[in-house]
Amino acid sequence: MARHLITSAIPYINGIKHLGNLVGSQLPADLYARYLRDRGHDVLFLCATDEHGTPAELAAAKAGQDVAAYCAEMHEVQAKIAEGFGLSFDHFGRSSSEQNHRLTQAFAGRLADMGLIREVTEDQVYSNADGRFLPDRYIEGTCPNCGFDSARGDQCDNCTKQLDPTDLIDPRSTISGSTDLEVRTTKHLYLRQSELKGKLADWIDSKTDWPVLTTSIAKKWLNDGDGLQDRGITRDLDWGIPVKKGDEDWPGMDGKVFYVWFDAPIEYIACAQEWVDAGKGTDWESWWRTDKGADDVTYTQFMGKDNVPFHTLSFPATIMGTEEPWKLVDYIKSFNYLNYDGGQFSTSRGRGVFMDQALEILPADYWRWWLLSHAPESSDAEFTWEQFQTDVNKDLADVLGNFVSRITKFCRSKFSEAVPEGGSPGAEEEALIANLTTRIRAYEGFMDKIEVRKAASELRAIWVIGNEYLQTQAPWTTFKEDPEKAAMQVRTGLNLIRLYAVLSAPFIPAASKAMLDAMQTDDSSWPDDVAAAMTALPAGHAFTVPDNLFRKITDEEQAAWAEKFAGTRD
RNA sequence: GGCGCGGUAGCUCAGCUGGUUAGAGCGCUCGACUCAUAAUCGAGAGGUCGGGAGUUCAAGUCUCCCCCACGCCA
Repeated sequence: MARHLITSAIPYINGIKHLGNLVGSQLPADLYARYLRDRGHDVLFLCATDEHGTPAELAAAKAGQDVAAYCAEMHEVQAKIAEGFGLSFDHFGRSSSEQNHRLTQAFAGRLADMGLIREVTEDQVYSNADGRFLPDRYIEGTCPNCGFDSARGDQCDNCTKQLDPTDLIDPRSTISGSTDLEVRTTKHLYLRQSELKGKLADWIDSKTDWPVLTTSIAKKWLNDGDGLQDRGITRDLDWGIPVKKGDEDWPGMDGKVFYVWFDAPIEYIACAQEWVDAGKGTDWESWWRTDKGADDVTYTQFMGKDNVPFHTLSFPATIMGTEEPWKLVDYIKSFNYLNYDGGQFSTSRGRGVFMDQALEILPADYWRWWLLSHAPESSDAEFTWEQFQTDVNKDLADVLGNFVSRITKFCRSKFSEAVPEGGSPGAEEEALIANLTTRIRAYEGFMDKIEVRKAASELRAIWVIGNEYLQTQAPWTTFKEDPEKAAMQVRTGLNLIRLYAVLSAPFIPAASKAMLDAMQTDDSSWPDDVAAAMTALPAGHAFTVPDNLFRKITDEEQAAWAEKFAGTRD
């Protein structure tokens, strides 16, 4: 038994995420967490909402709510949806938690003590009407280069010229439209990441087993242009973690807060404290401090490729910079994007399927199976309704669901709703077990390496073996001349259902539970010994014929959904 | 413009350090079966591996150039 710490990139608080976000971090993280637990390991699986920053403030204002109240409410919404998808977090925390406040301030103080924080005085645009400093992208004006009248403060979307907010002609706030803007001088803290460049580079170079997607992005940021740049870690905002040096005030930093990218990853650690404080566990330090037991922990992070720079460089720099014994990540599994029907998912245009809508249409297992079996591991992947329909119908309804249906119903009609007695396994059953063993060991290998698509295809192949067995052994024919032998064949088939329930649980937990319930067993032990697993349900063991595990998606539904989710969410 | 990931059967994708007739699933055609959600199982057709040049006894797999898509950065 090993100890595994698993975190998923924490979703931003403003609104509900789409399926592309889900398959890029939370879902594969859950798959891995469930698998490791099923294999008997000690797992701590953490996720949280990322709550600070300007977008949260604006979303709250738009909803007419106080930002703290808005975040509290959205956190509950996201937590509920996560539960709906069966995401088995040990704790779903909040980056705005008291624990994260203290820890973030402590990290900043320690980094300052280590000489890794410097103060920078810079000019920023302040909007009198909005009463706030404006991030570059919230300022619009006329492009000095091409005359485009909606150029943003960071770049002109028309001529693509890189801009500085002060370059804009007639600048205005995109929040209020106000032109009452002025340039003000303000002071901020920068994390001197560049000081740690060598250490980071050595560390990345030592990770030879990481996905190329992860290391190539890290190396690019490390070596591109002038190399790794220092980054501002504070902002002039109200909503966030007040800038403090540990528990002391930070001179000159009154009224400022830490920038989200600094406090968000620290929430991974704070979340473990929240987990303890919520009474769900004990001793969070044994997961995070290598001097307090975490040296035997294997830490795996999951994220979309857009998050890789923060997890490979900024957060490790934060940790390394303290020279304190915090646990560093051991493996970073990153994902490309899932596209929607020839384009991108778009939150603003409501293009594609969002997590809440998905659950309204179909149970979580349909989505889990399809998304995981098409996880964007080697390149961007594509969601289309046609593909979704044919894959789900074939894999889940026809191959797995129908297998369960045919064997349970045959048994009920020829014998009873109990595992039939008689006959003994022969060469065919030996071959079946050998075949299963090979496949199951391969499946475990892919799961251990977090090769999600390959694991899914191996699991599907395992399901096919059951149909293949029934088809070649044909108990419906055997029954006519040798009922005892047919009984043995049916017993084999029924045991396959339990085996499939166990193996499939990480992908489709609800269906897995339905299979175990139907077989009336709590025995979900992993089939280390396949031959033994095939006798888990003895002759005479009662079961029930379950409802069909999966229904099929009709052509009409497929067409209607494609239409409905093409764009513009209300 | 720079960088990154890709471009392999109609579709979605595997193909590790170069080595016999290039693979899987779906779709399609044919056959078998009839227990089952008109489900299942088997067989078959289908690809000059984006284009070109090169290295090599041998290249989808290495080198160079070009084209296309997507993404990131400037």
